[in-house]
Amino acid sequence: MSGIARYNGKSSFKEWQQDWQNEERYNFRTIENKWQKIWENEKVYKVEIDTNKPKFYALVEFPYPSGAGLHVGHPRSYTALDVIARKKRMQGFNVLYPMGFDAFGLPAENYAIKTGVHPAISTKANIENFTRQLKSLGFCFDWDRCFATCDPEYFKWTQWMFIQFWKHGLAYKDKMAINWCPSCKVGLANEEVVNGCCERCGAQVVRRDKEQWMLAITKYADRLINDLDTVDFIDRVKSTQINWIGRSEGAELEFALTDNNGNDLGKKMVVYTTRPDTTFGVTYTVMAPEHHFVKELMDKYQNPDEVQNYINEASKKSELQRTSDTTKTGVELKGIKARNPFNGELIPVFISDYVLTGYGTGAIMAVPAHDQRDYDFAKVFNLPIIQVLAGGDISKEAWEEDGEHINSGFMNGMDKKDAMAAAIKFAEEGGFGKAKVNFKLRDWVFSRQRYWGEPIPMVYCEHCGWQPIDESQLPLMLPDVPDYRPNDNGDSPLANAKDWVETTCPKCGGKARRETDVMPNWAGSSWYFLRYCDPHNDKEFASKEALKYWMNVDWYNGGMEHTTLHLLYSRFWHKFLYDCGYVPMPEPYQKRTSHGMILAADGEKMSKSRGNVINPDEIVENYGADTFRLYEMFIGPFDQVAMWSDESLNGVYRFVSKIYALFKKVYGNEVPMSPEDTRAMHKCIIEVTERIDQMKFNTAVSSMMTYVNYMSNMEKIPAQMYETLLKLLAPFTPHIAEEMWARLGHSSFIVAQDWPEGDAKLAEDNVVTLGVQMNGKMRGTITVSKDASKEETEAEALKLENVARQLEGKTIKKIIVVPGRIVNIVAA
RNA sequence: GCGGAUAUGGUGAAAUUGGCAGACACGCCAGACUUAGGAUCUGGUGCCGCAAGGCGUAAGAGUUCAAGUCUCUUUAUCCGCACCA
Repeated sequence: MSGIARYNGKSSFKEWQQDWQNEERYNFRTIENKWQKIWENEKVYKVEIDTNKPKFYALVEFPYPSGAGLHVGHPRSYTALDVIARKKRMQGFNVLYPMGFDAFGLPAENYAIKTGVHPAISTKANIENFTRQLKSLGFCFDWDRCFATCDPEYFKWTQWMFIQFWKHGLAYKDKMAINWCPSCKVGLANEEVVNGCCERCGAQVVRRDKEQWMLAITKYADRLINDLDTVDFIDRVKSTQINWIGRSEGAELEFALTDNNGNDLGKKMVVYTTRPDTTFGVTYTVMAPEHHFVKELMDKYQNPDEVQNYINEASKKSELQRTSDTTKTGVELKGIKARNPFNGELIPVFISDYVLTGYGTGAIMAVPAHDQRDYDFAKVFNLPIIQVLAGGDISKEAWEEDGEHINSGFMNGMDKKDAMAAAIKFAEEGGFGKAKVNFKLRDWVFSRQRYWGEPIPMVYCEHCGWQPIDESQLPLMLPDVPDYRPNDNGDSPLANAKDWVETTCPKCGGKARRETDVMPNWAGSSWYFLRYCDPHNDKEFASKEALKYWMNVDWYNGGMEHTTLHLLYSRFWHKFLYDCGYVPMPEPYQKRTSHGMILAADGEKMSKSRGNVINPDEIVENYGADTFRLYEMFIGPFDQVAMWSDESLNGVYRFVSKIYALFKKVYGNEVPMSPEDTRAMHKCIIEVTERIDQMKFNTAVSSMMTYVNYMSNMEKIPAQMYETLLKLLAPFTPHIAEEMWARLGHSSFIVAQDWPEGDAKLAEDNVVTLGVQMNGKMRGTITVSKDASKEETEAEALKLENVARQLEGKTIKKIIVVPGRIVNIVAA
């Protein structure tokens, strides 16, 4: 290690020592700049595979490099895992803690539309700014592994993986309604639709059918639920994912469609129900207005105009309008009927927008007696209501609880469980139904009518249909376009790049057109954690060896807002790669935790428009990175929202200054440590160690404050006590810890030191103070030896003046002594 | 409506899981000191009360020698999802 840098340019420790001995105040700027340079030059945090050490992979969600720069929220997560990573390192683990950039996305493109600056250029500048900011905070990232998802060397593999999805039949094209802004003439991502309006111009968003690439995440729905049992995710995340996937068990039943006289029309309407046992209570059926039968049977209706009108109205409504208005509307398809397969009765068929096209089969059997929505609809249209489950009062509302089956033929008298089984058996034997599991989760819409994303590596050939480009042609680069706006047809800006679009079919060599939509920005983040394992590999996305050594991610911290997006997508993506044999484990993340947001001092979200944004650069400039990091750990419980407070920040600054000031009182180990000193030290070691593991960072910091307060009251501090403090602080405030470590004369890095071992025995006091209660009320305290007998303790308690006074005129019934905890005298 | 959280001093919060409520910090009060700084140091600080004492963990009930912690009921706030058949 170069002594010169370490000694602030002086050639020896002695000379340097003279400098700081005259120094009055804690100069964080000098200290932090110095160590950041040394760490970078000496690549202190670079990691390589080392099979002699246990590995630990800590991961935080990489940021989107926005023009606004780092937000104070980012460092909350980054510092937390930096603390964990640094501690693990000191505990002997080979720690991978990487950072990169999720760099494809809309803001850069919107900026390009406004200014004409190519997204690649603005993105590069933003990444440089983010990198500078992240480095100024002293995280122990291995910067040699840094990449951005828009790097061709990276997105080459994102495209390659898409082709694998296609080859396995998991990527397919389907016609889907997209959000379309008629004013901007652009397809919007769901994230860009705010309250049914375009985020940029405020115009009402409408639905427009467009062919979309889809990824078949629903094929993995069951595994995405079941495998949650094999990982250590916080409960909130697990239950949110389970809810989102929305598994339900039920049955599909066929209702034959007939004319008014019961003559079969040759079409069987399939409905999905979770309660096949209530089929005797079905009094009508409903199809979504978009159901393909509705159009196909148009010539059979007596009221085709009314039907067509309703379809038109429904299509005009946005998703939001359709779901926010729960009053029931609909139109009967007059002229056709449906036959209840259980009792053969003919019942009316309606269309209504309360039936959703995307869930189940897009058609339902209505049981108004036992489903409030069906009940409401039946009331509007004056339809019969037949009760099949005993209970409730169906003249007032639907009975949605369970009850004995009535009016249900062979199911009469059965409970829900038996009737469900009987109904499904009946349907299966009759050949008109089967048990069926359904999910709320839909397949993943994977195309965006956008420019700044990974081009989808597919071409369309008249003869061969959709074909992937040859893998040797990857990466498929984005073409330059004159204008980043989409064209009038709702095509991506790529459609304007004629030379790029027109190509040849990789299969037959004939004329073909490239896909002009790009991937969503969730694509690149679906596998970035794999790339960190082997980021410069140009033969594979990562070598088997690297994946085998580093995966899984041992601890992944990120925002709750990604639970049903990135976190779910990447689990699916990873499982697919696992099925193909490309990654060694079925789940990517062993442990998932989540941090709370940081709000502005006014309790509001920080935003430019409110003018309450705290800029990390200013905090680092005025207080230093160590204070900033420590403050974010001290601000409150890690998993809860916290409010920014300049006063508290100042308090933490005082604490860091105190650590600096204590140094003057540090003597060698010739100063003896009293048992009390030893106790204070070991108590702190134990508490800090435990609390970091539990992410109780705020109380870990409290422990260190208590320990520092203890040392503040000492005349002379033995070196060991102070060194221990520095080691415990090193994960939180690495710069000052490293500096003071060096000033103590050490020539090694503090991160290379062993994490201190706490000794529970030495941390224990040999006398304990017990509370003494009378009838449960505190009356005083006694101090007894750690292993005082019950009798001694009782006697000591009864000696208390306060107790004697309270005891007057009363007799003792019993005395409860809980050793080390409390004495309670029960008297009356 | 469904699901998940949260509720403790003037403020942010602790509480080893049923055992001295308020650790640690901010703020405030009093004092000391100074090269007047973003100072620093010392002491105090849940509420009522001169005191003895009483009252205190959103509200109400319960279990217990003992409840912030367990059980039931209610209220408020926040975050998801939301006509999912």
